[in-house]
Amino acid sequence: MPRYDPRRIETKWQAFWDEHATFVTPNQPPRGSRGKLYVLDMFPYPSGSGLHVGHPEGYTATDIVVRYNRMKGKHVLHPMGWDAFGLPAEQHAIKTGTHPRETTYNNIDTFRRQLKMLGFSYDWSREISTTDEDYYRWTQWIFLQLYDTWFDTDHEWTGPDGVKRKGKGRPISELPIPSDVAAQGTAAVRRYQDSQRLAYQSEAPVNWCPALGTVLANEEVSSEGKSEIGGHPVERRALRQWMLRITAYAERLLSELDPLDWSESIKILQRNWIGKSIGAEVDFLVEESGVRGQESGGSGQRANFAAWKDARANAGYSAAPESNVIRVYTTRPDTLFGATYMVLAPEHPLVATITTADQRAAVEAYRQKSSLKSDLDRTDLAKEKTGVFTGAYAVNPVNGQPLPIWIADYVLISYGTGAIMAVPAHDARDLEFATQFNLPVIEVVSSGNDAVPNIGFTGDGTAINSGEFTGLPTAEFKQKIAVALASQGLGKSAVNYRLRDWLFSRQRYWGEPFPIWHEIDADGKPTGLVRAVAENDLPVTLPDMDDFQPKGTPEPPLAAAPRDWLYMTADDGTRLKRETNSMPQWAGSCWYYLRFCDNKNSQSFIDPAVEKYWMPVDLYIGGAEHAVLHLLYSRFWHKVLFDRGHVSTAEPFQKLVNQGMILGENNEKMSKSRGNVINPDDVVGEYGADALRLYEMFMGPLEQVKPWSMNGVEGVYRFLGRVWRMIADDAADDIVLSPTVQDVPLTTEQERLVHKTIKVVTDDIEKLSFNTAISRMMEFTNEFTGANPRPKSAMETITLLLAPFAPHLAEECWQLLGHNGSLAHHPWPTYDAALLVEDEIEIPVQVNGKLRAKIKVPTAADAAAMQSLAESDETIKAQLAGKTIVKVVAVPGRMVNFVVKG
RNA sequence: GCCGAAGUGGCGGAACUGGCAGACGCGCUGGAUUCAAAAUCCAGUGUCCCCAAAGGACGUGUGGGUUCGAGUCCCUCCUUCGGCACCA
Repeated sequence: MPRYDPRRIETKWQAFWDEHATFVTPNQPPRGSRGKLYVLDMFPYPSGSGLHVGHPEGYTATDIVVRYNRMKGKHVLHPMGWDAFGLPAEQHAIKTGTHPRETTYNNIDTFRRQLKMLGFSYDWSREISTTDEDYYRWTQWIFLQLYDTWFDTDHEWTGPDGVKRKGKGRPISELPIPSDVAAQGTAAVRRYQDSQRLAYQSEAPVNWCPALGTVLANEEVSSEGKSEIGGHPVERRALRQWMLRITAYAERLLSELDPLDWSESIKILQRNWIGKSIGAEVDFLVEESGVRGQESGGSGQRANFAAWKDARANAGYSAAPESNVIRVYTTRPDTLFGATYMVLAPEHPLVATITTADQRAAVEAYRQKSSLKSDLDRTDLAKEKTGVFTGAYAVNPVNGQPLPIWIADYVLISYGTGAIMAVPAHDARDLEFATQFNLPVIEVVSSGNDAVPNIGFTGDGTAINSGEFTGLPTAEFKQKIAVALASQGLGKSAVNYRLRDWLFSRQRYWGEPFPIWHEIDADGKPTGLVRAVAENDLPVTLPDMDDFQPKGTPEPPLAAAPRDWLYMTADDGTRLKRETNSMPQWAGSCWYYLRFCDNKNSQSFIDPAVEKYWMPVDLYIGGAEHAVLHLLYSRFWHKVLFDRGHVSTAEPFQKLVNQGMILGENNEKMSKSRGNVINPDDVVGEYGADALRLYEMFMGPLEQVKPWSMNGVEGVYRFLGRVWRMIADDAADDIVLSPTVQDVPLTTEQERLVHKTIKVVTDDIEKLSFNTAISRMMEFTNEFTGANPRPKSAMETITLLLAPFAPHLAEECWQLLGHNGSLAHHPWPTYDAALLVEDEIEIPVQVNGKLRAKIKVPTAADAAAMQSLAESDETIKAQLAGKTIVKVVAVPGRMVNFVVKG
């Protein structure tokens, strides 16, 4: 007795698809193609624990879209691969001695087997792994493009897409060299170029994690100052690092986000991360030390200040302030008259020169203490503000008032100019600090509301105590003061971003080596000059190594590579040593969507014609955890490639959807420690891949977070069984068509249901509303289960509609219904809108907005006809008896409402 | 603190541009089939009033508002989840 047997059906059809290369997609569109469609999943990191149920959620969604569009005649690209560099394999190597390569490729085999088991219609001939030499060769090549590019901020241009832009990445050979630099010779020119490249080296304080033996990006450090991986302590340390100048692209990454078909909340997440703010820079002259504090000192200082202002008025505002000037950034230049003190970040270079002898010890102690803390540590201890007076004073440029200069770690060196003017009356942090240290507070903005005190008011209001500007609304004040400051050479309008440059190097083995040589002198010491590895020497392959133990120093594992890998002598006789850092895991995932288009190309990373045909990605689905970093990084790389003419679109991903996380049955995040992990292998073993796919789509809206339910899986499994029994003969010994399925015409009712189901399922797939599409197919099945005979044409329709969701069962039913081969390319059913219209519909009748009856009316009935039909209904008659009808609202095709009184 | 998303039966969820709240599934109850069970099929299932039916009242986090009519629009507050977090 052939019950619904997913195991038999699924292995049979997976073998069929493999054997017939059903889903292999050539780069040339087939004859009659209705256009291309590139549907992409976020490729997984092949972890040792295998696929979890979160993966198939997004993968099933894209597979439905792909299978549906394939039937609609679209030329679909649907690839899969592996983001396979990364720390876990290396950690595993440290523990067990197994080479990361071996671990990684074993894990990939597991993932591939699991994905094939789920019946996704990937074109497996396009499979890639970021760890393949043939792949990371091009990752290195793209890095060299970044290295070869500088950002020309003011360059105005029109791209191949017809969009006008300001700011462009251009070849380093086109960088103008200032004459004074050129005069100093080749080495100086090279250093100048290096300082402008999108990939540059920097001695930067980084997050060094001794336990992992590596530095981490800010994003890889948790708010408690622990590593995201492993939860180990992280400390600060200055190291030479490779950085990518993503900040150059901040404005483009922001403005070019707007036209994309992404959810507004994801766009907002990216915008917040970029964090654009508009304000002004203002310069403050530092008083000469020792003078202030003496009763007689005032006039001399005023003379200094007056002279400086004169000089500025003549010379104008310059890119770099004099050595006795503090430059601040503020979003509220309108509160300049309310500044009562200034704060420098402890690391600010001016601290050393302005601090008075009296205060030196205290200032040094404070700097020492804060140097040990990371940005994150500082915010952690945010309960009370701390800081130290430097003993020095600055002069407020608008009114000549002296302002004590403090250092405090609530001011960050990494944002703005690393210095602020403090306006305690209108800034919460400054107010807290002023209260703590008893500094004066001057109100300069009126809230305009007696209930809201001016002190502590941080909104827009009206200026008070602000000289000639008094009475101006905040917005107008901001404009006027910016103009006034600029004309006096004391400041200018300015924009800041909270986005920081991307720390791009890691001290790991299992990552892409940098294609970079360091020049070294006779003693083996680096000269500070570097060279790119020649393009035809790529890839720089990972040397074979077997010792992965961290050495407890920031020296990367590759520093212990064989000498013939590490050293070389150039044609010009220069001794060269390889860069021994490696790239972060993000690198490979920044451009994988391009390689899928042309994964076998050995001449270039992608053929331009192929790129033009497939790009951009039409639909990209993946987890919300990548809403910021991965998506921002790959947009950045893509824009550089675009500026350099290697790709034809400015943005890689036209439409983006984030699937919601699947929680455990107890409504908590799935984790081993909570013991609520669902293993896809188990679910498939018991209910089949079709049931798993269907359940994950039926749980709820794709983008929503939702808990797992085994009972729910059971439910859709039962549904699939009903579909099977509707078409196959459950009682027969062989697998044969049910005798109830006959070649008979549809009744009018059945015909309407068939066409309605085609319409709603089609519309729902287009909207990615898979849960409702499934419920419509359930309704259909509930109706036809009771039919005898069951028209064969209706069975064919439901089979085709179900195919994107439960492809194995659908293929089997299709065969039972007498068709040869796969239905994967069979045309999607169409419906006739005229057949959806019913002659008579049931509408609600309300009295005073309350439902009192339901009546049947002809579909075409107008308002008057509906009203008279409603009035003749017995219940409504009774409701209306003895009352006055004030008004009747009758909406054709919808409802009737009597408004009565009495 | 700021930004974003969301609160609907016992549970997951549905409801187009304001127009029958609870589609579909789970769970539960009853029945058929069976020696019995599993599986399957049929029926019922928001809460309350009423012996029951007929009928009625209430009902989409809270409180208010707009409207003939509000889950849907506006304002207030509460809760949960996600992101950022001294960014001047």
